Amino acid sequence: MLTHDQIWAAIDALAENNQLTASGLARNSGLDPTSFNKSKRHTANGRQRWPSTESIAKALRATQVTVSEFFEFAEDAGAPKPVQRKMPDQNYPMPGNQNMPLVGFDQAGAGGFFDAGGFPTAKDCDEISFPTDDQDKVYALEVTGNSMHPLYCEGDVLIIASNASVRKDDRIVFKTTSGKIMAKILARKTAKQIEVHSGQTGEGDTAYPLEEIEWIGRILWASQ
DNA sequence: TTAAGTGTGTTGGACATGAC
DNA sequence: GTCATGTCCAACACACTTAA
Repeated sequence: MLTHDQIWAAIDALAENNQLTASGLARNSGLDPTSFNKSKRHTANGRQRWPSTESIAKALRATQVTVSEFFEFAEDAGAPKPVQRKMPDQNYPMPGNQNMPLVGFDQAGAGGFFDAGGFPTAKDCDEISFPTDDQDKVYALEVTGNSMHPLYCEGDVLIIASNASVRKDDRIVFKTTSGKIMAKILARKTAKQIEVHSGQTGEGDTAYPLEEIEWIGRILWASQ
């Protein structure tokens, strides 16, 4: 799961890898030059301001960086990978906004809605636009109700990578064989079970046998 | 060498817009 | 109306170039 600092660090890294400042990246992306300025990352009263997915999408298009690479920037905040692409390259197709499935929570809990890898199979679900490439098995999950509380609330939209490997401290979404969908923080994964918690202090880990898990997806991004 | 001009980047406030 | 985010604007700092 990405934090406010990681997202902005990733944007800084994106700019740096293209020999740009935050202002230059915003301008090249077709945004106002001040959009990514440090002064716009918090409000006057200290509240965090987040870039919209649309702004990030424009920056990714401008720099020809995939969403996967962007998330790697975020996760490796402070130690960006040397990804530099000044000209379009057929080996690195320019990512555009792709329409990905937007799955409602009720749909997600229904049987037969996902393939074995945890990717939606239904063709009649809504879609959301997000920058990605063909290699990303990414979809959006809209939270309804309080089933994912306290991590997420009703109306939050989660971007899920269904084919991503998960590691300790990753925020994950998983479905049990009983049809229950949960968002948790991965505490431990063994050959037999996963141990998760919801981030609240004092709360112990809960273990789920792997045979009771249909699929696990890693939460890349949450619109909260 | 130095002052003036220019371009770029940053900051902070105000306002616009869309969603709720 | 409130909130979150984007845009506009003025002011300022800094680096670089150019001409005196």
